[in-house]
Formats: sequence, C-alpha cells, structure tokens
Amino acid sequence: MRAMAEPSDYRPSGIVRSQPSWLISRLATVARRLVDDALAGEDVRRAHFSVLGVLAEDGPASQADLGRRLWIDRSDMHGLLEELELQGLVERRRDDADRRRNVVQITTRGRRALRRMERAVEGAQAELLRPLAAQERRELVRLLDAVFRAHA
Amino acid sequence: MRAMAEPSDYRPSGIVRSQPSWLISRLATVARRLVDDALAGEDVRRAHFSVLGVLAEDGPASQADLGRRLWIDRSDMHGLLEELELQGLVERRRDDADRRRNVVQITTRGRRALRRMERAVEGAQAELLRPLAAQERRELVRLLDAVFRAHA
DNA sequence: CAGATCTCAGCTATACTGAAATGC
DNA sequence: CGCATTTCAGTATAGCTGAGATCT
Repeated sequence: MRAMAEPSDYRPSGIVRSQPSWLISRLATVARRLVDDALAGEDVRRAHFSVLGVLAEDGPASQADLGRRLWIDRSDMHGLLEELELQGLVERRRDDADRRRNVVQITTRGRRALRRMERAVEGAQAELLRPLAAQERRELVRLLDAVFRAHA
Repeated sequence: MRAMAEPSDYRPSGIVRSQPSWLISRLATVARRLVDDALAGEDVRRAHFSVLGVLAEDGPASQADLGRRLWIDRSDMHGLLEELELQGLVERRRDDADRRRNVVQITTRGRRALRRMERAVEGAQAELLRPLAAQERRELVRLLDAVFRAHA
C-alpha cells in the first residue's frame, strides 16, 4: 500500500481533474465568485444583471422569451423580475396583442444601474481570463460558445 | 421603441451570452446533466465518483487532503465519505501517526464500482466535446486547466 | 380542443459558514 | 499556545417539477 499522500504531493492534474466536465464545473465556481464579488455593492445578483443586459440589448421581451434566451427557468425568471420590478429597474405590463404574456422592459433607472454594473462585471471577466494571452482568451470563448451552442 | 423580440429572433450571441463567465456557467450545467445521466443507474453521484477516482489514482488520503485536491468543502466531504462508507466503497480509520486524521482508502468493491462508472463518465465527456475536433478538444482542456490553476 | 404563458408551492443539490471537540 | 482535522448544524442559491389559472 502506498503511503498517504500529503498536500505537498499535489499533482498538477489527474484522471478526474483533467476531465472537461470537472474543469468546467470548478471554473464555473471560480467565475461565479468573481462576478458575485464584482456585484457585491449592488442590490442585484448575477441573474438580475443578465436579465437587464439582455433587455437593454435586445429590447422588450416576454418572461418566457427571456427565460429561453438566458436558459433560466420560467419559475426563477418570475422571481427575478418580481425583484427587479420592486426596485424599479424593469417594468412589466400585459401584452395587448397576446394577453397571456407580460411585456418586460428595462427602465431608465435600470439602464443606469446596468451601466454601473457592466464595468464591474467586465473587470471580473478580465480577472477570470487574466492567466491567458489575448489570443487564447478569444480561442477559449470561441470553443466554449461552439460547445454550448451544439448542446443548447 | 423596438418591437418585442420573438423566439425566432434568437441571435447566436450577445453581450451577456458571450461573457466567459456566462458561457462557463451554462456549460457547467450541460456537463453536469450529461454526467448525472451517465451515472443514473449507479448508487453514487458525481462527487462520489470524483472521490473514488482520486483515491484510486493517488492512494489513501485524509479527508481534508481529499477536499483540497477536489476543491470540495470539508463539511461536504464528510457527508460524501459517510455515504461511500455505508456502501462499502471506501474505508475510514483513524491515522495512528496523527490521530486527528481519518485515513480514507478505496475498497475492492469501490474499485469495481469505479471501473463500471468510468466507462459511463468517459462517454459523457465524449458527448460533451463531440462538437469539437480532436485538436480543439485538447486545446479547450488545456485552456480550462490553465485558467483554473491560476485561480486555484 | 391542444398548447403557451404566468404564477405559486415546493423540492434537491451545491457551495459555503460557524463552531465545538479533539489532537498536533 | 496556535493551528489542523473531523464533525455537526445551518444558510443561500441554482436548477428544477407539478399544478392551477388564463389565454391563443
């Protein structure tokens, strides 16, 4: 039997720790913390930021549509928009053309909040990819996007 | 004001959806589901599999050391090992050289279970990276590993 | 009628925190 | 003493399910 390995024996990788799924999951936690820290002073969390970003970028949308774009469950989207509306960052109203839907729209105040947060979140992205050269960062994003789209 | 976008208007990407942190988080969910499905027939989950893999690869280790290698919290590791021990897949005993520690060791039964699961999990990795060419897969893993190590 | 949308209640798993007990 | 390890209790969030009401 081999002796019990000590922390100083850490090997750079291993069967489990070189698995794509393991690396991606661990990195997701790293990324989550960086963005959470970047948004620490704000009254909204990551998901709220994503919703505001898509609303500012794509224009008004229904709740279900927002959920499909961001891969957020209808139930969670409901809660997120409730909170955003309470803070006056979005407005919801019944869609006259299809009264099942809520048309969600970002407010002026929402845009202001978004602009503040964008700088912080952009900093978190830079911090996340700091270990890579500029060309490698682009390549990583390209590969992640290709894999995600194929599974989306 | 722009008209409300419809699902058919989905654009391939966007500010939020091309963020590294967003892509990584979404991909982590995809990867998680693939591995969960691969382990659906087993009595253990992803984290149990990772623990068994590291134990088989690196030999016996303390709970704290396992946690450091896999970036699993001490508290969660405790629960995982409790469950693995109940199923007879690992053994825990007090370390005579340092009686604060539990020496955790994979059992013969644990190795058998691990071998079964490895095929399934390997298939999930292949499925996850199927959209990429072989060279791209290696490059993606290399980049993920580089980023993770720099933040680890 | 089937199907979409919004809402509500609730569930599991992940990641984490604080603290006590024990030992180095 | 400070520090590490294990254990225990508890929190927060993510991701998801089922169902009801409403509407196309």
